Amino acid sequence: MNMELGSYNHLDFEDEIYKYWLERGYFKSSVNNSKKPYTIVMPPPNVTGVLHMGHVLNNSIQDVLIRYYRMNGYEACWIPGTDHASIATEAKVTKYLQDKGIDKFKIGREKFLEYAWEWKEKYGGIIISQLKKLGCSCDWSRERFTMDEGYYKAVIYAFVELFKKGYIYRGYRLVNWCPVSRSAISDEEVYYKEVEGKLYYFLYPIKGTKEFLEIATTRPETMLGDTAVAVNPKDTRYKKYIGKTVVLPIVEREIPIIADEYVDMEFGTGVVKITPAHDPNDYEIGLKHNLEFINILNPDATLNNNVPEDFRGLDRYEAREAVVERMKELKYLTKIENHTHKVGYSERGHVPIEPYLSEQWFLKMEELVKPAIEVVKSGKIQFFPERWTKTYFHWLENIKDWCISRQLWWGHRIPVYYCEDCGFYYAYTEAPLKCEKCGSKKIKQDPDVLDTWASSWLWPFAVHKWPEIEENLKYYYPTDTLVTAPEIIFFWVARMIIAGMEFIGEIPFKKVYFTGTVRDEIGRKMSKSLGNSPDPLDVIKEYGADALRFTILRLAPLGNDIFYDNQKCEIGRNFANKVWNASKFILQNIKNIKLKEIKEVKLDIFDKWILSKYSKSLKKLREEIESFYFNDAAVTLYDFIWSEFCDWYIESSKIALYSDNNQDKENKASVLYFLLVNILKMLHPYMPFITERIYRILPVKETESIMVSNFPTYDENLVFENEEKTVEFLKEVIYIIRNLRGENKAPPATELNVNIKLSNNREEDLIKNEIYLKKLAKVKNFTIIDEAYKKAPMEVVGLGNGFEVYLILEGLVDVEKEKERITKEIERLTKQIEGVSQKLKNPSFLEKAPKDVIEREEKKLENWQTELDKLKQNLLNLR
RNA sequence: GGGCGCUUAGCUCAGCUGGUUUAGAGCACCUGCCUUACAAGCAGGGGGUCAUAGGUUCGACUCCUAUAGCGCCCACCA
Repeated sequence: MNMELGSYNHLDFEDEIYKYWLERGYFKSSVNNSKKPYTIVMPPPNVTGVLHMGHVLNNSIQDVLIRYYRMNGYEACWIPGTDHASIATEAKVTKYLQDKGIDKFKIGREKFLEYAWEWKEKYGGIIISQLKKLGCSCDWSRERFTMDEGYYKAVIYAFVELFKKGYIYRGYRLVNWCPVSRSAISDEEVYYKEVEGKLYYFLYPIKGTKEFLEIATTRPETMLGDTAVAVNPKDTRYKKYIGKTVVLPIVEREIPIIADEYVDMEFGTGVVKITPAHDPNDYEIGLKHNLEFINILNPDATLNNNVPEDFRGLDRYEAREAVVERMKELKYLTKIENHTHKVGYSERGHVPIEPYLSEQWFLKMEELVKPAIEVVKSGKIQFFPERWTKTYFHWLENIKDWCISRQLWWGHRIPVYYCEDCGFYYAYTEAPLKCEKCGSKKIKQDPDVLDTWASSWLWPFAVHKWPEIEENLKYYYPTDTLVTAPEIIFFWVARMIIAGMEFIGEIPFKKVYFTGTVRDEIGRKMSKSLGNSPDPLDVIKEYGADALRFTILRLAPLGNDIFYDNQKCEIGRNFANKVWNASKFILQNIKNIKLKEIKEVKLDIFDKWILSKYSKSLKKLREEIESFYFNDAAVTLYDFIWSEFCDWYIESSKIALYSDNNQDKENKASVLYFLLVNILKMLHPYMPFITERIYRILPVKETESIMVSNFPTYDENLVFENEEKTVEFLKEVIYIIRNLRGENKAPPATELNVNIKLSNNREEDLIKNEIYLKKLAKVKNFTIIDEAYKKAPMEVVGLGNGFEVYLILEGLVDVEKEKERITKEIERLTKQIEGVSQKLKNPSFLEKAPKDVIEREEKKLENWQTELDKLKQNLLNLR
């Protein structure tokens, strides 16, 4: 490693530094009872996943926390892994095979799984290697996969336990069916899209009369499965028909006219066709009125043999047209209206789902949910932002049983075994050799697999050797903070809490941080399908991982969405560059100088000022990180390092560094070095690479790597209130001189003379520290005067808090410009004075406002009044 | 249909429990500087009736109500 710093280029060292950390094993954690653990389990990304901006945000936050607590003496452990993502992966592998001309259903389960594992080994887990580029300090030796051997055992064990308790049951139910994956999906996997559809009006002839009932439907093809027609019992128009029957056109089936409150008299014609097997509402009505359930669909959403021959085998949309066409021929079609409505789509297949009757496994939720509600209500688990608890409670309090079976192959196969002879079935962790009821050896396992979330809900403890209760589980569980997206509050967060309470009897995490959504510059969610998400790896290449991390955290207020575009990474990159150059400056200037402990240094006023600022920033930073205000923490770092340390302290330090006084040099270098070391540490959780790179070439340090150094702690002895105020005063004087100089376009290199009139007893401060004034404001000489000069136009005036500055410009004054400037100032002041005096004239203000507020206002008025007089005077002097 | 959130400079956002903030920052813009850490920089500057209308209060960007626009989440309307 080069011991000199050249110019900043992240490509020179980021990869190398990461390798160094890995070699040294700094990410590894082990049970250490002399330390408190700090644990995070990474929300496992899908094996099929590719890193996107959401992961960057999420994992940057986790890494900040882990690095911060590691440096604070905790046994920090970040457990990574990937999710097998049953349905998503199966879809991907199916597509992959299709492209090779292989039909999944032809090759069968065994062969398919072989291909799937092959595919997983080859393409899965890319995302994990990408996280390394971001600098994530995960304990990679603990990496898990939700279908690895041990995890598989945990999932099966959990299922069997729940089965034994009677929480798992089989039911012939209406489920959301995805015709592409040919599987049931959960309610949470359905998303709704507004669709321009049509509302078709059909006539159904009433049996034994010449009359008709007119119904309206958006899905005409389902009429082939109708088993009733319903009206509202209160509807006077139709009362007389209740109990009669209609003859279902095309099918020629005789079906009853029933009455049910559910029917909205206002909508359509007030008559509803009832298809219990293909609509959730109709299903309920079907149960209530004991109707026939006729399933008309095959798993791929073509029509089955329960419909008239002409329609068999048609796709559902072909069937729709065919039905409409036939109804038209029969003169039963009265009209077609445009109708926008919401249609449920499969999150996996991206086609409309079909409500479909099928045999599925369900998990009873009613009992399981109770402790999960309790631990959040009592505050044992805290949500950040807190408002998400509302969503959480709403879902849990209205929970429905969870359909946990999927008609897929990639996943954990349901461990229920059936006897083909006597029909007995039960769940076992190991396949039984014979039926425990009849002894038959003809046993077969249930073909379905479990919903992915029925495995990932065990994540916080299944990453250890659970169900074995061993050392690691005892030490690391519960974890500290879960960092995740609010979109999966039901899918995952709630269910992990349920599982933790059920299986371990203890919460899985103490705090949940919900990140915002990363959006593009026009507010759209970044997604692969929209193609609006930049590839983080490209961004890292261009700007550096440090820059990306810092930028995204800078932009992410607690739980709010962030609008990202690559250009914003300049914030982080420029800041990194600044840190780099400041470090370079310090390292160059401490060479051959004997460094002292900060306690041994004779501190001057700027030293005390910066140490004070440093201490306060440090305190603030710690509070912000610990309470998850990551963007505020980024601002704290940025402002302290750039605006105070670099802009003022380093600049002021040059006076001593470039002087001939060795004592001064030693002192200054020692303070600079002290601050450099601590600044690098403070910054390390946000910008791990650059801080490590610089740390490694530091001449004096406590540890080899910054990763395992101690995070600085707040030290009261480094706070100097008085000196802080004095320097703020000096800064103001300097600032005003610079301002006057700039406004009057005085050449920057020219040293000017200044007269200063004080009304704040700071004469001594000014004289004692004149060197700073002279160097930082390029002042040749200054004179403290008792009375304002009246030598304009050679002078311009600037007003500060308790002082006036007269810059002597000797012919450089642009009189007209200066007049303009002062006039503007006068206007501004006049307005302010008006405001305050109005306030002070208000009797109720004087009566009711607290004394200190009134005093403050009076003081304000007084000051402004004097300033105004000065300005008016000066304006007169200008001619 | 319910619930939640947002609306502050051209853009992206700070401003948490009402009066020390003359409403701040970064980017963009204007002026002057290649000053031996940094032009990915330095020193200055301009720019906002804090979405709208009411209300509470001595006092509101900050609290309350209504309205508008935007965005999420939940809900079975054929």
